[in-house]
Amino acid sequence: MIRLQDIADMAGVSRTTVSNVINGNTKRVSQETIDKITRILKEQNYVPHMGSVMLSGHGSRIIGVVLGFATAHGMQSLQDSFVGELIGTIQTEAERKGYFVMLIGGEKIEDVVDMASRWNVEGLIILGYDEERYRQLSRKLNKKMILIDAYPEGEYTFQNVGIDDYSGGYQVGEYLYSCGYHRALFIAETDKDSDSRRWNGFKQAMEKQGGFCSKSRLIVVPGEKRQRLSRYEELLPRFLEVKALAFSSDYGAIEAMNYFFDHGIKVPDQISIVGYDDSIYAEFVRPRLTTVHQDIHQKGVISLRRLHRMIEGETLKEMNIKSPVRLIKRESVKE
Amino acid sequence: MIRLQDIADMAGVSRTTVSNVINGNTKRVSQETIDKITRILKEQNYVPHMGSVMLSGHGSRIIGVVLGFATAHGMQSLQDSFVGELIGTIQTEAERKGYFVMLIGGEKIEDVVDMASRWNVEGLIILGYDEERYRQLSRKLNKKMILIDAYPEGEYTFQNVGIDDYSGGYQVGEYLYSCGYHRALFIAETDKDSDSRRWNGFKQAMEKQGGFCSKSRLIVVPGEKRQRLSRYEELLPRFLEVKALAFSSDYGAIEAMNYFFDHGIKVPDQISIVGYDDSIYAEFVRPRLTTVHQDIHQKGVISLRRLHRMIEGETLKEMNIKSPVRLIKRESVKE
DNA sequence: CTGAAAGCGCTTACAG
DNA sequence: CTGAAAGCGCTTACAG
Repeated sequence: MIRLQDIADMAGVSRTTVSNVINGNTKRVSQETIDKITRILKEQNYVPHMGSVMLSGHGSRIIGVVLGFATAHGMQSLQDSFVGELIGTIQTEAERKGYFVMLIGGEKIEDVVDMASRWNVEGLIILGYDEERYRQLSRKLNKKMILIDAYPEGEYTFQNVGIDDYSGGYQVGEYLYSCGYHRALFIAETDKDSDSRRWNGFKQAMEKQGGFCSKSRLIVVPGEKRQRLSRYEELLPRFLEVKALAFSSDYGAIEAMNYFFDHGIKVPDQISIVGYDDSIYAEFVRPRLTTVHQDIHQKGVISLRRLHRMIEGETLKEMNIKSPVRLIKRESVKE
Repeated sequence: MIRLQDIADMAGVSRTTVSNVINGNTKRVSQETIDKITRILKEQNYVPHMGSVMLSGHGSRIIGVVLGFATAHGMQSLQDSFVGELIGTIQTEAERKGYFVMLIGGEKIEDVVDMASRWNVEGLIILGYDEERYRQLSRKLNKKMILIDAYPEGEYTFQNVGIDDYSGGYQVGEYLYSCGYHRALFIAETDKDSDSRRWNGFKQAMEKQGGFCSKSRLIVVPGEKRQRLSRYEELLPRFLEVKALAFSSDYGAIEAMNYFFDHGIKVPDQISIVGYDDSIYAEFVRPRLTTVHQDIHQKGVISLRRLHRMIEGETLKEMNIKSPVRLIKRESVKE
């Protein structure tokens, strides 16, 4: 491997001078020298050894991307098509800004602390952490951090890049109401985090136009598939009566569509369905799923840009950036 | 940050000794000293600065994961749910073996060379490269490399971890034949790489049992969706006659299923369909798609294990590892 | 069994 | 405008 010294020798100058032109401390170097060194640098395809660079006071320019998903089902959540896209975007943007991205398994807090200190990481982008895990981490590690899609109990006390759940829910509610489904139900697996915000948007939209939207229209279904399906069985009469269901995820919506299909119930003729996420398979089902689209690419770009600003020393005012969201009308709602 | 010197001071020994116990050169250190140092190391939560480690002769223990997909559609291919899972597995396995994974954008060969030298990467796992790009890269960069799912023109001249395309195609052919579809067609977008191997397996299986399987039963359809669909229109009579179609991807299979659905043709009653990949949405469509499953997790584990062995200096005999594959029978084939 | 010292490849404050 | 030298935090061959 070719070293700074080698370049210096070829140019007939000292390491100092070469280093100066590389780092742009070029005020006190003659143009002639600059040109000569620049040419040699290029010819020789010189790249600095990052070990030395790190050691001599410069930052590592490494950004750690923490993969903090529950590994209960063996990294299950990484299969979400959105993870691949997000990571790809982050990598591209990082490279563009001169950063390097290192992947960190986030299951054990200690491992994250270990890797981040070992490599003197400049910042962290964290996927799949909740507020509690963030707290634990930030107690042990003093780094710039951006979370993706995290939800605090109260105010945002950390930098987050998420999506506008409320608005998505609102758009769904508004749309269903305008189609005449004044008593549509909202179905989710929890009443927290994204689910509660989406439900709130939905509720507000309904109330804006039609008066009270009772809490009983939020249906929290079991997380376990078998139980969930048997819940659907109980609820079927009510479903058929209200004629429209808004789900808090595409997964749930498609599962339900299939459930109805398997029971001979026609979507959207007998029941209209809306999803949330616009996952890659939303267009693959029949009828095509009406759902809320989020711009994952933009999310990646934003999180990187903001982390960059934090690393540069800026203090960001806004704590939570909501990337916008829009309803995609397809075929699963009868208008 | 706490340094080796600090630990040495606390223990009342020299840096050398501390370094020795950290690196397990412990033959000539008293048990007492070892214990004391170990305790302090743990108490202080010491982690070495990787810059120094790299600089003082040790490897970086970084593995570069090259994201080499065509970015034509803006990193499109990263959305494949398989990429997320693969990367997750690689990261987990790497961590388990004491490696760090750095993401590298693979679009420009020069960038890969740059990053890999800068960080003195110990090995590369490369996604989305073909033989040509691999050649270009290996001409400029002398590192251990493993490709994922690459196909050479002739013999394998590089380390590859792929899937057993032939066997998957064979299983499909065998199954369709056994169901009585002796004249089933094979549909792909190319006649190269994975497509040609899958087709060959399919063909062999048909011939094993039923005599000649003419090349005309491989249908190469256009890559552009509109054209592809209009091709299906032309081919419809033939489809209805042979009654079974094996696709080289789930994407293609599902698209075709939807096409048939939209034209009132019943799957599997009028046409049976088989996919390839067992993507996440294969179970989400109705009828559920019969397809060939591959074990992505295992692929990740294998590629890391093999790269590790290469880094350790071993010369691997086998050039191409085919991870096994099995047909999943669901509902899209009428038996 | 333990430690002083050289060396890895860079940057930077300082002297000239 | 340019360079000698110190220093970053480690490892390792070697001396004791």
